Amino acid sequence: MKMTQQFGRTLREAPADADIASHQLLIRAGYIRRLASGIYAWLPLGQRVLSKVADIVRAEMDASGGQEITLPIAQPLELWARTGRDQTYGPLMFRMEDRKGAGFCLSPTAEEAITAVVAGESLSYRDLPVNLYQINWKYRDELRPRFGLLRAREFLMKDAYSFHVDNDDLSVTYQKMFSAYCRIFDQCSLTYRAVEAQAGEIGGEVNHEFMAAAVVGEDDFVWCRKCDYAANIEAAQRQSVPNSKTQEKVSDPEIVNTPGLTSIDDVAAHLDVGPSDLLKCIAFDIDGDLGLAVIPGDREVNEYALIQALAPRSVRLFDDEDFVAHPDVFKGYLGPDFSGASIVVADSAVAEGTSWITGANAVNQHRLNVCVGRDFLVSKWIDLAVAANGDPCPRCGEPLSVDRGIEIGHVFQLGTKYSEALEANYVDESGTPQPMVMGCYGIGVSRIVSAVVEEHHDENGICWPAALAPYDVHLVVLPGRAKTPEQIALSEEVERAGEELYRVMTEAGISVLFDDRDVSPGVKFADADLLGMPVRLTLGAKGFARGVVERLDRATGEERELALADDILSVALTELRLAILAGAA
RNA sequence: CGGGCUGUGGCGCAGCUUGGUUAGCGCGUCGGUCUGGGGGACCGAAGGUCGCGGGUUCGAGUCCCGCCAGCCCGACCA
Repeated sequence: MKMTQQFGRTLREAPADADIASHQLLIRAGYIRRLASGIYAWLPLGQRVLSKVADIVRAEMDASGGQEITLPIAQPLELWARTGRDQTYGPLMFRMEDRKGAGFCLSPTAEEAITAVVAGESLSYRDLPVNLYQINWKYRDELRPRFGLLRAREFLMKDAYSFHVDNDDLSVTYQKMFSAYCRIFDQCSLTYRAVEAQAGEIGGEVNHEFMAAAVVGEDDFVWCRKCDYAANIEAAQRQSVPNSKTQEKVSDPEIVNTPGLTSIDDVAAHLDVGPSDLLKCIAFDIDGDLGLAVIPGDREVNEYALIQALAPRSVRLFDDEDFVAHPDVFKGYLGPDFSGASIVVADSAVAEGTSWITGANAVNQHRLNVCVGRDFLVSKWIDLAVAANGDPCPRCGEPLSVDRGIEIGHVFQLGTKYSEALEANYVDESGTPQPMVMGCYGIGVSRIVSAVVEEHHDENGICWPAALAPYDVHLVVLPGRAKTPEQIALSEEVERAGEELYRVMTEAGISVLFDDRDVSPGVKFADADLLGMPVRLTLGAKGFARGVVERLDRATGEERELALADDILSVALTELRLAILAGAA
């Protein structure tokens, strides 16, 4: 493609609302343009990248038993009402009405649609398993769209759904999808981890998120650099942390006045101790009863661990209304011995023989030297605290690190939730209808484009991995401007040689972005850096006179010269191709 | 949902406090001259419902009210 013909220009400055590198660079380089909050147009360069990601995904899905389909984006709300998700999705769904007033939504995901389609085919055990996928636009009216393509309201997603006779069969496909995902993200040159995710209300099922490590990510996950254990922060485990405060004898409890000090930090500062010397007591509503979650003051409660530990009871953090309804529960002065608590769940670090500072269950008072067994009882011990940087890895004991990540994929064993609601049954060997067992597998295709730029850029622009770059080579021709007849002749010769090189490379199957614009060298180089093709070839008057073209590796900055044959046409195409793409001297 | 900030040619901004003729600047765009290996210089030009609506005033980009849009922070860890 010649740049004189290409639509989309570069910007020297990014729009004020672009605040992360990938967002700024994709707009500055002319890959995308914003049309509305969280909604973007894909210009020619961006479209090529998006297509490349989609092609990689498609190839791996096809190779793993997937069959591509396309489901409607406009979906009847009636379908969503059958699973109740028209309610649970709530305002996250874009909704609309047809001329008769019937409700529709723009698909935020497609479990209902695919399950309805499969249900209509009257399948038997002989037809299963089936694995269907689509690469299609999804719509979520996010509370706060931000970070450009990372949290957009319109995004391209690959969603696959598999249907099985039982869980064992589902596991086979799940494993296939899992390894296909690894190959896809490897090809995208992303640094990622498959993390054990929170099981959620479905419970017990396997469930993995794929996280691309990135400081701008919106999710935390733990990652052991030693043994590679990785988990979503909510599902993360850790080895029990030994508590250094174990004492042989603990003094008697003692009341201290802490007027107006309702936070851990305030109390700790007032008493000149560390937050870890305090005990944090958090009130929960557990099936209508009051429950306390008890952890060291420097920790945070892992609500999901609590939910799992108390399942199937429902667990809900106390809100303002709850505190109004329980006037004897003093927010900020709760202690683990509160008489109104029917269940006390404590973190294992709150071990016997340790003493703590806690709320005294009285306004403006705390108590010193409170210890388990003597002063309060614990009804359930679990690992209740959210894992933190430096906690020992549950597998190898080495310190865990907490990293931020971008969720780029999620594989999930759904079970029969949707097949039962939408009566997606198969008939078994005995002719009896059974609900199909389902799995679903998502990849954020447009989000990957952004995640890749986050990982592969420098201060000058994007550095595309070869597999995703819109073009293999950025050809910069610098004919110069000259006065003397000799100089003019050389200049014209360089221009001709550039055209020739462009043609020859294209014929050799190399995709080339050819900067044939009449602009200064500085502009061409700056744009080449910004646009980020993996290889830049520079054909200038000086190099041409010496019979060379310069090759620059965008990512490494490595430069070398490639010899031009007297007649460019005579260069063996395969050799040229290798030399240009691989950088052979 | 709460708080804060912003809205002025395609992009980035100034002007608003203290109302006053023709609304400026940089980048970009178009024409020209020069320049030609890291966003070069100069000359000229086009391009604006100052977010929308109402109000105050002789007069509103500027003050007041309402609305819309966008951005940032927070949204129960006691």
